[in-house]
Amino acid sequence: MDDATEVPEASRPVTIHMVAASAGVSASTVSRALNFPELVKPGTRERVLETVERLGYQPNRAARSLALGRTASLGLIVPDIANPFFAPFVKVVQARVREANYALFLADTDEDPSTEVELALAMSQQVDGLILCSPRMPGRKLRTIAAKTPVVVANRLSRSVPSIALDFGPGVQQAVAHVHALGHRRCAYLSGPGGSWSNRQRLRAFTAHCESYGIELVVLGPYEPVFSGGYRGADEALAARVTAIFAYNDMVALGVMSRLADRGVRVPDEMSVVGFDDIEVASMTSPPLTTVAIPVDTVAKASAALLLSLLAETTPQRPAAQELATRLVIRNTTGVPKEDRI
Amino acid sequence: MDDATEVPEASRPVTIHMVAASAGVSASTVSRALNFPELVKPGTRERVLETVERLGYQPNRAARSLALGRTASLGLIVPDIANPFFAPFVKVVQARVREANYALFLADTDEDPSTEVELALAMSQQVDGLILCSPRMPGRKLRTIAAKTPVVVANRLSRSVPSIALDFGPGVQQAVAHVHALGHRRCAYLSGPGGSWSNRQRLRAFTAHCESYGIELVVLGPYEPVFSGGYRGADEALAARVTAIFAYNDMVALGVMSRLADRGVRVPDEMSVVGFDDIEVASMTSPPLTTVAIPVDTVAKASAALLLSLLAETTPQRPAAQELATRLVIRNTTGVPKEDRI
DNA sequence: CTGAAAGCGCTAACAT
DNA sequence: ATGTTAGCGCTTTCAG
Repeated sequence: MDDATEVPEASRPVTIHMVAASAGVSASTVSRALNFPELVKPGTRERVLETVERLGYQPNRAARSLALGRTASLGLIVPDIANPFFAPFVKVVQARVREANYALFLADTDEDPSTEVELALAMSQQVDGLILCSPRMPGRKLRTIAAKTPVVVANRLSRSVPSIALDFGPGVQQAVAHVHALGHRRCAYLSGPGGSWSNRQRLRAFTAHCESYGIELVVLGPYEPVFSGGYRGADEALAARVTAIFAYNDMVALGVMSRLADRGVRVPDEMSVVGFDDIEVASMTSPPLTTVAIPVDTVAKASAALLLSLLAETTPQRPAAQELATRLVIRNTTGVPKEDRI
Repeated sequence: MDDATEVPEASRPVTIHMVAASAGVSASTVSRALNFPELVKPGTRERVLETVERLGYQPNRAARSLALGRTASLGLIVPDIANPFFAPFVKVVQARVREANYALFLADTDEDPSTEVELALAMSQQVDGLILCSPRMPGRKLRTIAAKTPVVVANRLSRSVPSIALDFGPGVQQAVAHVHALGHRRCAYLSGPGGSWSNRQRLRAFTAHCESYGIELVVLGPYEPVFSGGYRGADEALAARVTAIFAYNDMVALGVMSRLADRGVRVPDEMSVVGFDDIEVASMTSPPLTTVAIPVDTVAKASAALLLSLLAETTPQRPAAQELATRLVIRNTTGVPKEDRI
């Protein structure tokens, strides 16, 4: 427990006029000394800054926003902060945005598209720009919001709004090739949320690559993209007599593994499991999970950078397509299928 | 990909005066119709609101803040957003704050106390109140910040600043009793960050209860409170010839288990492991982790509620001590020690 | 190089 | 019940 020395009561915050008075100059000079130091004579500037320091002056953001017409804050809207896939995204965006001297508003939609729209609309008026992470709202709504404030969409491709999206192709191709090489010929894809762009893309990629490798793909679900979603998925995959499971994401894969363990099905001996995302815990389970890794940090950085460059009206610095490619991380949940189960 | 129908260009945002003009009233009437509907005649009110709707008027927050002297936003500062212990905290706080019609600024200190101070200071001027989650800054700094804006401290006890802290006693007592009942007599505590209030409290509780149960406690560390911190911890605990390990938190416990598995030490047969926090993944590992559960959601809700009541100047609604108690969740990483290892 | 004055959009006395 | 006015704290022409 910290000690409890008395501390001065909060007094009225010091304004630019107090500084001006105390430094014997006008408010404009203080403003200039702070924002355009080169415009004020070194002597005066020094005196002003010293006074600012002494009085502990901090410009009132609201007043500044009002005068400037910009808020110096950005907004980030994610489906679920506590989701281990989004948390690192939030962290990286926050860091980037902060570096550029913006504050960050955060909101969580609880995976609900209409909440998403509502929050985005509400935020659009109090920020200089918005990052929508994996938005589920219809394209029309997206455009409505983009019309009110600069918007960047992450993890979804949009023609009308600047977006940073992943290329699932490479990772999925590698996953399918890997599983094919091990000898699997009948696999299941455990679908995620029907409305989600990610799910559609992943499903499409798995379908295409399985076809070209001559793997029979059984599409199951949709399942909730969470741990418990994997329970049902595991049971249904077992019933479908596949030898390998591609899960919509790692959480589902973890649920699958847990359920398989409960049912006494050994991974990878009796069933191979491939996750998606490569969230932190994927490498911490036993056995560690084979999964299609997504460069979240890259996506997050790129999203922040894109929004920032939009605001600065500099040429958007888009990442090379290659950086946004997914790739397979082979760990221990994939193996050669047991003959007797084929 | 969403379709790309043309959308009207962003025009200058509509102000209260435009609404006033269009509705044939004064700006004050519009303001009143919006903020104190009962003060304006039903007919006028209706006309105004209809105009507001038609024009899509949204009050400028900066202007409102400036006039009102309040920002309608709160700030939350956490050590690490991506940490599975803090992420749910952020989520719950966000939800609560939002319910009360506040927006939430989020910042991440990257576990650094001086960044923490810096962020808190910067935020203090643009929010109506601040929640500091598990702050590491010295008490003196805490008071400096509390002098500038209402502050609530979570996961740490403070005499000078309103705080919501946990009672580690019950959970630790149960953990020690549990392990004692299984027959363990020599255990290790893997310490977390030296400066952290949580670590001090946990260590103190383990020391006290082990003493009273006649368990010899070997204190190791400190270790980084992350997965890899558990690697070293596992090795050192093994070297110390203990039969059970109390980890500072679940991440460390997971690291311990991973390392033990690598070294071929079976859990719980050859080593029992007890975590702390009960983060989501604790129940997803195999074997599932025995751990001291913390009611994070309760702490988060309570913190938000406390700050909100401070701002509303209502009587703070503090949670009953009992709600903030920790408790042991027994899963499968604790068992009877093998004689030959004692 | 510096000061005076106007204005950002809104609210809240104060009139009427 | 509604309009007028002043002012929140800052920036920014515009003068000098």
